[in-house]
Amino acid sequence: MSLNDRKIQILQAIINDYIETAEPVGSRTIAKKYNLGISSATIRNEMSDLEEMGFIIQPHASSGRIPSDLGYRLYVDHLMQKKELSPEEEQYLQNIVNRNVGQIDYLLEEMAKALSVLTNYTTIISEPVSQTIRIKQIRLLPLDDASILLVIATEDNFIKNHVIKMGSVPHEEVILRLGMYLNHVLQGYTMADIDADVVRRLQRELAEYSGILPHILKAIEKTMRAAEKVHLHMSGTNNILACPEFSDIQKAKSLFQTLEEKDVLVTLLESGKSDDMQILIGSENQVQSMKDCSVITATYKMGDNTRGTIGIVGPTRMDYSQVVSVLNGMVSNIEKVLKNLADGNKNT
Amino acid sequence: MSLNDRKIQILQAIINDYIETAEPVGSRTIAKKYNLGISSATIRNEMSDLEEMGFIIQPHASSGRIPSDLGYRLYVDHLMQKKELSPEEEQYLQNIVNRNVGQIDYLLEEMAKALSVLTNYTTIISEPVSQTIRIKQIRLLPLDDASILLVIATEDNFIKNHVIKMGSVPHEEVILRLGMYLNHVLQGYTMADIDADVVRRLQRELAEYSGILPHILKAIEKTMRAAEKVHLHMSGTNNILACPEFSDIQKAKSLFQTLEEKDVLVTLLESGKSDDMQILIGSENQVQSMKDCSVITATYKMGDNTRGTIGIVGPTRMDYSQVVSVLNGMVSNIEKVLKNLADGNKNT
DNA sequence: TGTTAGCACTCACTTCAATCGAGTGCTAAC
DNA sequence: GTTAGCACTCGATTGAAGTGAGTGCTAACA
Repeated sequence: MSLNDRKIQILQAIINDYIETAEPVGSRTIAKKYNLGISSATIRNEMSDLEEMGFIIQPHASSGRIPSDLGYRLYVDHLMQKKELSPEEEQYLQNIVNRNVGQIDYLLEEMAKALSVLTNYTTIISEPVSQTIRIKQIRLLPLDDASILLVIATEDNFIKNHVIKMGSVPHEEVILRLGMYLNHVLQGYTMADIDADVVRRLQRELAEYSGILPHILKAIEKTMRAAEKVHLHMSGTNNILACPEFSDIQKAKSLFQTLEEKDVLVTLLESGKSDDMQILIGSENQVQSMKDCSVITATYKMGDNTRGTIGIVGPTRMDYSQVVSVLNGMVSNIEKVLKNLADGNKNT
Repeated sequence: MSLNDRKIQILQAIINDYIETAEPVGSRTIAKKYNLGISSATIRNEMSDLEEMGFIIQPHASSGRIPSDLGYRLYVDHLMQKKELSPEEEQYLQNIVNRNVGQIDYLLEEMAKALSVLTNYTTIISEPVSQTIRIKQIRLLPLDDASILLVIATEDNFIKNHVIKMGSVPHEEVILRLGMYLNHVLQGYTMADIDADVVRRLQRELAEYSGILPHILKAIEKTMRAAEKVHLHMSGTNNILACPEFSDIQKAKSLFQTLEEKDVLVTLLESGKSDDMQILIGSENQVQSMKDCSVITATYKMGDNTRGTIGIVGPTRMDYSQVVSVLNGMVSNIEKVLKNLADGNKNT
């Protein structure tokens, strides 16, 4: 039994129809709606074959067929035709992006909103994180008589601060000088580079500052670690409730529960980070409560080693080609803006 | 017809039972479960009165009664007895708070999670915002050959930065000197204080820097404006789906939609900002999709004029006394920690 | 006069059977 | 290999009957 052209046409018809109507598709529907030039009886025969091959499923005897995860996989890999964004959609995306230049967190927030509006699914965006966070500049500033401000600029132009509280603060001159020295030594370092050797060297060479140095080193570590944490922006969760597949409240609840677990989401997004775009269909996804969901992730880059991920979560019956095209549009838009941002203007 | 003791006892019984079971409460149930020493017939007569007075409602003839918003209001204002937190709950809150000291955004994130776990409702927390954001210190730092870093510390110890991108960057000396001057002039100012007069004065006195001054002033404004934006943390939205009152998916969806509108949430939280604690019951709340919800807000302070709000959103049939006690516990815990934070260590 | 027992009545909810109809699989004819 | 025809399946809908929690009213009681 081979997957001939006609079978493929029928499979495609089933998928298209099911994506549109969310109802099992019968042979007569296909015969009427899609002029394949064959009768419903013939289509029935082919459908029987397609079911045997695992591409479609009959939810119960005497019902129409719905695509299986395998069917969607075939569709996504070979059958799906690329959609172009409509000029309105393109315009909409650009407006969002341009209106929010400058503040990367608001930009991503708005992007997530836009994507959920355009796709009618749930959007999750992770803020860009550098694979290796490298110190570009370190400064110490006296803040008041009990605290010093540590400012670290990373090579991809993120700025992080930390207020270091201490009993008594040395003279301004001293703080600035110490800052300059640390800057001199640690420039270009990642957290991993600041190992015991480096610390010992600093302790030796900066013996005169032994009162405050430990505080400062600890603050540097804290700050660098915090920079590694991933921030997420999510939008359009309510769209889930519009999907008939989640009209069962228990199902919806457990999905919502999952969507509140940051770790799970981060893992999910990370899994797609190697490729430009990745599509996880139904049970290809390991998370139990998302077995009826597909997740499409796209990676956006910002400089050489800083990247974030956009994920669209919808039912397996999602409009894949629409989502893919919207995602493509968004990624190219955002990368354009981030290119500018990468040269300055980032705030975190 | 007066609201005598017996009527109040019956009303209280109805409310307690309804909060527990979510089912309309009948006279026989009350007679059996709460030994008021009167028969169901008498209770029926009293209930009829209570209904006439507007405290309870009969969803349909021949069903039990449920409390009206007015009934809940009476309960909340006069009948509700304060619950004490159990030692476990108290411990749980303290653990959360202590485990996350130092990073205010993570702290609030975890707090929101904890509150939604303890209450089984949805929690929204706004990050503390100063009523009047006052500049404590301004610094300019050369970052690289095309950008300067602006650092503003506000009087309540929040740190904000902004990378100012410009064609060519003056010499380090110049930047530092300019920074010192701005710091000298603008210390203690709010955004409102930096009016046209001040700007003109700066432009006159810093004429030699006319090439970069406008960039910097614009950056200061942007940064101060961004500091005013409210950040929200939300958790436990999935709890909504466990409430029988939202088993109607349409209702649930429209509530979820509302919960994604930041403006609405901010307004909601702001409305409670004047009081320590505020309870909005059902339609006392203006938002249409929240007419079946009650919102309890509590304000937490951090220093004299910096405050944030915690809001718990649940069905009008929420366990008010439980929520109030958990909120009280949380506020006192968080204020303790923020007191320390306010003296340093905040990162934004 | 307030309380209570008793009873008729209401109405949402459940159950069950009948019916409907979309869809299938199989067979026989083309 | 394709198709028309037909019996069959089974979820969904409809409607009638029954159930039960709950009410309001009345008359009797303390």
